[in-house]
Amino acid sequence: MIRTHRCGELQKAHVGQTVTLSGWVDGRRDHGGILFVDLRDRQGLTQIVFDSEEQPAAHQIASHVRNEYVIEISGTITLRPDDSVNPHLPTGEIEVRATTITILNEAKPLPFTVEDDVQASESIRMKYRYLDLRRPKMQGLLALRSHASQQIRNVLHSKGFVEIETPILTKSTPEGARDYLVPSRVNPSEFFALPQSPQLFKQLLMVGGVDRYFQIARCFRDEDLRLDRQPEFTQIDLELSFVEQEEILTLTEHLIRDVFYHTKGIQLQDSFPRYTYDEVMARYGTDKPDLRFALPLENLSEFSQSSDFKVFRTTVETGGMVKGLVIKGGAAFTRSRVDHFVDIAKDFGAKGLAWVKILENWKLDSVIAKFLNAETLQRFLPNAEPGDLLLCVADTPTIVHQVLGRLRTYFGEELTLIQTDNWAPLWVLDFPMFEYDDASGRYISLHHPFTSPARDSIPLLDTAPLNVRAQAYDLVLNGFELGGGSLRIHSATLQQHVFDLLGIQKDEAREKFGFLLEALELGAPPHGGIALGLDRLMMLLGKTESIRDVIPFPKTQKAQCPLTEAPSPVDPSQLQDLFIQSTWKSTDS
RNA sequence: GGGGCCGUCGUUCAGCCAGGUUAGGACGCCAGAUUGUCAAUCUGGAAGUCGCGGGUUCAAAUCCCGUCGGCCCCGCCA
Repeated sequence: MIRTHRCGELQKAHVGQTVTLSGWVDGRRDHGGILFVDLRDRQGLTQIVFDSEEQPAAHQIASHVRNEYVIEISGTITLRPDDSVNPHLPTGEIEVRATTITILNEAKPLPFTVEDDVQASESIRMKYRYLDLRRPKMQGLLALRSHASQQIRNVLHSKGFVEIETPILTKSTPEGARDYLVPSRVNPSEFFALPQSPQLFKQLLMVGGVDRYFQIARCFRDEDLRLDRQPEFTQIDLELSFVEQEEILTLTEHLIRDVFYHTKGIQLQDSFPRYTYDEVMARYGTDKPDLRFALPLENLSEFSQSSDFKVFRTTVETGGMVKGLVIKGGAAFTRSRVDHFVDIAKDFGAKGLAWVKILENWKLDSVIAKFLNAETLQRFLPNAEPGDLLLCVADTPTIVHQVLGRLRTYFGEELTLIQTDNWAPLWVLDFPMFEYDDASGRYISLHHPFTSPARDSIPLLDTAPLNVRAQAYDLVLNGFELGGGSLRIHSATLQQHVFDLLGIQKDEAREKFGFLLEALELGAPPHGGIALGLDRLMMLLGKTESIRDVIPFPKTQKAQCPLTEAPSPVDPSQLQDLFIQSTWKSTDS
């Protein structure tokens, strides 16, 4: 019997029982005749007492024990003396007086100590991730993710969804992210791709009459990493037939609310605020705003048209715009601090950043004050008051939104405007169907090529593609894109039409997506769905610094596994089997 | 592909700006002491290719150039 109980579950009620516990030595305090060991397992800590007079043999063995040794002990649970109770420990009222101890495994001194407030850097933690995972905090995050997955399955099963696995070895598709490729041994010079998402398969499942599908699906994208992006990640992927947008939004809200409530007891609002793409861009300069703080972009284009400041006026006259941020209390900032903001704005892509300090009685302090009419300005800035700082960018709408959107985020953090215990989910709706890509000189999908245009904008496909709205939606939480989806095209004709617009040649469409077009011709129901990033969801729910904290074995920014050191060279014979030869020439040869 | 921050005993940091002792502290580790600790304590000890390569210099952890690695960001991510 290696154990009868778990450390961490032992309470006053167990006093008098004889127990066997196994776990890791979390700490050791040797007082000579008496020796304390904190024994740790996933559940928690229990103090073990070794007394040299009561149990000299056990005490003798215990004196050789070191941190992270794996041991098994037996003994009796006793109440601690009154003055030795540890109120910081759930098991602090009791201890186990050991009669026997077995060392199950020794451990060399560790590269870093296993404790929640780790001193070790992330790279050393990652190299010894299995030690890092012993920390209660990491155990908690693993358990949280498990609970969330269970909850997701519960909710979706109760709503009639069928959980289905789709292929990992699949077909490379044009557009989208770079594929991870897998060579086929039996088909020389041909390759599978790892799925960027199960998109096409879930649509085919709808054609297959599955009606409601979900999968907690691993996805792969060979793109550069970020704090919220890993090359392999997990999506909560779902698809429904005979469905409209409203049903998907409501269902998703239900799912997210349930996960928050049942894993962390957090009550999110009944329905999430909805904004159009145009609204969030205009108001926050980004399609994934963090609504835990206000700080909206103020439109000063109309004001600028009538102003004497030439830069503002001509920008607006030539199709640009002027927008600003009102920083509460910012008039008190030093000149050097304001200059720093100007530098940051330039880093973000602005040509310049105009600043205006609003003083007592709306007296303006600014190098451009003489061009500005304070009374008029006040009318356009109902939220501004004396003591505030106005920061303006005049440029094309794209630049203005990009710069102010990023400045807004910067100030949210810099001025600690973010209410960090708050949750701010929102929907972004009515995305444009296409954007124009200057590099390739053609239209590209904002979402993906299978997204259905809104019914009333179908006529615009040929006349004004950029004005076509997609039936697509993104779920945003605290400034992160949690997921997105759309109603799909279920007509082969319309799908072909969209491929044409995207410049995908007929034969290419046939070759890459022929199976989809054919399926759409054979009785495809109207359908749509959504995919939510499980890793990002867990990062937010777990309040962690990065997505890596909720992935047990994440990759570094160079997309390598610091623990196994994958990827790595392979034996030439393996390449031979696959008919593959590297063209790589190292730069020093 | 580009910008930024970082790299010094096992770990984490100081030292670098302004070059010059035996590169220092904390935690950990090792040995001894210690019968109520829980960040135990006390005494003693070991432990460093200052990421790597080159340059400047009488002399480089320190200055310069390059390079590798980690992180953040831009590009990229239908």
